[in-house]
This record gives sequence, C-alpha cells and structure tokens, in this order.
Amino acid sequence: MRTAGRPTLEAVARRAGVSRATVSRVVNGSTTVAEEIREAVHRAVAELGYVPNLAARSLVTQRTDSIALVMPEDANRVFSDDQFFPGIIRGVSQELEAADKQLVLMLAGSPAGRERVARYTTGRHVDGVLFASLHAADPLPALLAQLGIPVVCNGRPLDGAGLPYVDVDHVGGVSRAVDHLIGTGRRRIATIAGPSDMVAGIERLAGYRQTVAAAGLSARVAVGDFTRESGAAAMRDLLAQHPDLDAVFVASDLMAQAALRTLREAGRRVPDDVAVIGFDDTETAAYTEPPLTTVRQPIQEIGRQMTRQLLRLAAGGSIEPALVLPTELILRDSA
Amino acid sequence: MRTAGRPTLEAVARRAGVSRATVSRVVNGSTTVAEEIREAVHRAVAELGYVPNLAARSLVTQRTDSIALVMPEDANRVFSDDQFFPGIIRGVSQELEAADKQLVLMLAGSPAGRERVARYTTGRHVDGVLFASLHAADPLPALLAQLGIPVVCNGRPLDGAGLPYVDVDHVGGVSRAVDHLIGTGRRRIATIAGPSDMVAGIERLAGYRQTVAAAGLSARVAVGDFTRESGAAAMRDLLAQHPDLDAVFVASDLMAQAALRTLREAGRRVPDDVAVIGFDDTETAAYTEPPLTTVRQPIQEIGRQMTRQLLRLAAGGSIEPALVLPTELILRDSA
DNA sequence: ACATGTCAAGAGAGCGCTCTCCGAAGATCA
DNA sequence: TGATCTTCGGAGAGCGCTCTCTTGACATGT
Repeated sequence: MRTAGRPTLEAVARRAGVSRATVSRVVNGSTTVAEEIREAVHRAVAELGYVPNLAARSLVTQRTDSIALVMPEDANRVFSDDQFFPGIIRGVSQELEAADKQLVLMLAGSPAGRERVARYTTGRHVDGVLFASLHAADPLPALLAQLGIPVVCNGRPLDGAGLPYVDVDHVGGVSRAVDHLIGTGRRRIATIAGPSDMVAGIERLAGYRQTVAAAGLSARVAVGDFTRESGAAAMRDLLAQHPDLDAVFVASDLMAQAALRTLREAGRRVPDDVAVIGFDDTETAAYTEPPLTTVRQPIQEIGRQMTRQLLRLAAGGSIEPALVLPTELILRDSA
Repeated sequence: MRTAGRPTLEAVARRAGVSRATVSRVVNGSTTVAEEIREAVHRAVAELGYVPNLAARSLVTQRTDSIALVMPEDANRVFSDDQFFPGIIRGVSQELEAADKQLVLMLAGSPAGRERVARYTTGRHVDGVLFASLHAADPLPALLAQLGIPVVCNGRPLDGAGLPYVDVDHVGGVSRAVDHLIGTGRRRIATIAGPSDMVAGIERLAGYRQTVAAAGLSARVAVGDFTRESGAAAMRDLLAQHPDLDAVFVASDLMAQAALRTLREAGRRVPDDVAVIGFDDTETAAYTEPPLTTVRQPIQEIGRQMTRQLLRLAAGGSIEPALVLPTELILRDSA
C-alpha cells in the first residue's frame, strides 16, 4: 500500500485540466495565474487531499525547509531542570513555526553522536544549524560556517571564531546582583561559579570578579557545574574556607537551591546571616526556602532570536554578528 | 555556490571506476560486491567527502528516516520544570540515534500548530509519529493510524481508540503511596489531582480513589493542573474544606512542592501534622523542605520504549498494543 | 493591416538516488 | 569440451517536483 493513492502534482494537474507547471505555480503562491484557474487547482488539491512531496521538492530546490538545533546531551544544564533546554526549544519552535520550517533536534552527547551530527549537518540536510549551550571549543560550528552553511550559536564561541551568536548580558546581570549585595551592606561576598569550559560559567564569574574588585572587596570563589550536587559541595567548601562570608552569588538557580539547603543545614539563616542570589530565575526560584532573589535571563527569547538570525542568514541576508539580550535582577527574600 | 562541489554518487562512481549502482550498493551495505571494489568505493567516498543526498534517496525509497515527536505546547506539564519533556526527548533521541534516524520535534500548541502538525504528518514526511502527553481526545493519532502511518502514544488514548501506547503504572504507584500513608497511621488522606483531561490526571486520581475506598476511608479531592500555582490553590482549598486532614497525596511533584509551602505557611508541620507524597520524582523532590517522598516514574524509559515500538511498527513488525512501565515509591522525609 | 510587445500556461529537462532487469565472467558438471 | 549455473556489476528507468524556455493568445502602436 505504501504510497498508494497518495496524489501527485500530476494527478492534481489532470483533475484541474492544467499542466503540472501551473499547479506548481499555484501551490507555491504564484502571482501569474488567472484567478479562475487558480481556483480550479485549489479545488482539485482539496478534493484529492494533495500534499506536496517535500523530498522531491528539496531535491530540486536544494532547500530542505528544516533547520537543526544541536544540543550537547551531556551538558548538565541541558538536562537539569533549569528549563534552559525547553525554553530554547520553545523559542526556536515558535519562530520556525512562523516560517513554516521544521525543527530537527540533535543531541550530541557521545563522540558517536557528535560524529553523526557532523555528518548530517555537513551533508546539507538542513538549511542551517543552531548550536545551544556550547561546551569548550567545538570545531563543528566553524567548520559548517566555512562550508557556507548558516550557523548561529548560543553564547559567544570560546575559540574566538567570528561566528554569529546570541547571548544574554551575563556580566551586567551579575554586576547588578553583586551591587545589590554590596548596597545592602554585605562585604564578604563569595561566589559559586559555573564550569570554566562554558560561556555562561566564564562570563558570570568574570562579572563577579569585576564587580567585587571595583568595590575594593576580595573574591572568594568555589566552582560548580550548574547542578545541585555541585552547588551543595561548593557551598560546603565556601563555608569551610570562608566561615565569615555574609553573601554568596551563585551562578545558577539550581546550585543556589542546593546552597540554600546547605546553609540551612549549617545553621546559617538566609538572608539574615548570609544573603544568596542565583541566576536564571527558573520557576523553582520562587518556591525555594526562602524564595530566591535571582537574575532573570530571557531563555525563550534567546531561542527566538537565534532562529531569526539563522533564517535571515539562510535567506541570504546579513546579520549583526552578536546579539546580547538584557538580564534583570528579580528581588525575592534571599537577598 | 549553493551545491557547488557537493559530490554525487556519479562523481564517486567515476572516481572509483565503477557504476553508480555499485556505489549505491556499497553505501547501503551491500553483500554482493567484491571486497576489492568495495574498498575502492570507500576510498573514493572518503576522498571526495561524499554524503548521500537524503532527499533523493527518500524520493525513491519512500522512506524519510525521520520520525516526528508531537508535544502539546500548551500542556503545563510539558513546559513546567518537571523534566517530563526533556526526559522523553532524551529517551526518544537515544533510540533514534541507535537506529540512525532523525527526530523532528513538533509543538502543537495553537490551533494553527495542530493544523500544521496534521498537514505535515499526514503528508508522509516522516516514517512515524510519537505523541507525548495527550490532552483530551485528539483525533490526529487515530487519523494517522487509519492512513497507515505508524503511531505510538504516551498514555492510553482517552477516546478508547485501539492505538498502541506506552505508559507507566500510575494506579500501582499511587496505590503504594496511599498504602504507605495508611500504613503509617494516616486516616484523613486527601489528594490534589491532575487535570481530568489528561491520562496521568485521571489514572492517578483513580488510583487514589481505589486505595482509600479499599481501606474504608473517605476521599477528599481537590483538582490542579500539575503546575505549582494550581497546587498551592488546591492545598488551600483542601485546608479550608478539611482542616483535619493528616496526609495528602499530590499528583505531581511540582504541585507537591507548592503544597509543602502552603502547609508551612498555614503552620502545619510536615510530616508531623500532615504527610505529603508526590508523583514523578523530579530532581527537585530531593531539595524541597522537607525532602519529598514521591512516586518515581521512568520518564526517559517511556521515550525509549515508545520509540522502539514505533520503529518496530515502521519496519512492518507487530507490537503489543500496550506497554506499562513500573513505578516506584521513593521514601524521603515528607511521609 | 501588420509588426511588435506582453503575459499566461505548457513542454520538458533534470535534481540524485535506488533497484530491477540483464549481460558478462568465471565455476561446475556431464 | 560444451552446456548450465552462479556471481557480480552495468544500464536505465523512474521517484515527484521546480523552473527555464517557448509557444500561443491577445493588446497595442504605426
């Protein structure tokens, strides 16, 4: 039965009493077809339930009308519940829907996965590629760009390749957070940083260092990997190393949630003894004990903007190489 | 430049000094090609960096080597941070990777989105369709099945259509949870149920009702929609209606998290005054105050199994129409 | 009246691949 | 040794679509 009955352009043409070319014109929103004929074609299409065969179409147009979103499957951020992953997908999806294109999702965790992604994307099976949450220096984006395949990254590529990217203002957000701590009288401000091979980790730490330095305070740093477990461990380290700390900026809400718990277990009251500020403003932030003051980043908007840029690029247009979205300090009870 | 330089089968054939057909055989893992020739072809492929054009291939094979995963974008569960969405995707993705197929993700939120999904999937642009987290009675799965397109759902389709599905043992899990409450001396056990138009909501409520009835206890029900906000509201209702309750089974961890907070605000101690059990075992469950006792469901495994079933179906095989995965009660401090 | 211009619709050539024949070797048997 | 069989590789016909080229019909200018 396979393709049985699946009507082709030819069938529609016969039914409408016109040529294939004309049907094609109508289907693709032609302008130069007489109203009467156009309607006849539309009627035939409806009656036959005709749906264009995309494979055939892309064979000749060299377009696929689909774009790939590549995410590092093993990235803790991606599969932690900080909503980063769903948020990006949702944003991308919305924009693609508007452009009537498909989203091919690829998780590049294992080396085999990376290989597969490379093969697929370099094979021009998609019109463009979106890279989310890059780890370290991945050679693939640059390679694709070199092959002339449109690429947009989330976060400035670490290897300095001049690839277009969309990111949020990490430094500005952190700066506001730390300034808030300083403004409320905190002086011994520590940080729990993210991984040093991810842009978000690097930038947020840089923002912290800049701001405490500018205020003449000393930095106290512990490093995590954005997960709760690492946040708890880092908080314990910090308490051991700097028992006098009176505030901590945590580079992700997840780690902050764990830090809050660790502080409670250590008998420190938040925010009385120690003020805590997170980053992300995940939904859970409002439900921690106490509710978490945090830096909000517009995750979904990142996805949307990345997609817009990519589509523009794929359409042959030019774009600004970097797009930085604003962050916002959300005050709750923890600081 | 477009397709410039992109090598075709023809080019590989010329370089290897054989015919297109032979190259095709080698590329597709032929059996009847002499070792020597096969190697020559592989060398030519490597040298030219040849990647098969999938559009051309699927034009003739009538397969697309990609499957669609359809999720209702507006479903609260999908974009709440209960990890359902990422978990499913991850599971699906793993299985597809093993089968070397692509994942086309479609969010069917708006009516326009649903229309788009219908158009795309009925147009045979994918080899099969996975439906996650169905809301109410969606006619699309049945329609696709009728068209002969392989379909697998997550959760028993509500309209009773005999579509294959994969789900977890909601009733069993809830039953164990409620029995645990009863076993620890609770007698006035309420529930915060999920939405009545989703399988998970219905089944978990059914499990609750059955179990309390079997123990000769009366049911106290408030309804939420799996989100935190609704959980808080439901908990407040419950406290108002049944101020004497000593336990509550909550149909999702997110709602349970909110319920915990509401109870705290109302001055009830957990678990001393009121025991709380959730459902999902999201990562956050271990970090609530107090840590949440909950029913774990193997989300990722749902994704994997759905995919396996679908691939089997797409390969022309037959499958058991229903696959129910086990749930497990995870004891922490809230009950 | 004829030549020229304009615009709509048809003819036909592929896009790159798979796969069914078929034919050319070499192997086997009487 | 000749006939039959078995392997293995080539030729060629499409898969369904788009798009250029061309023709035909009609309007316009002189």
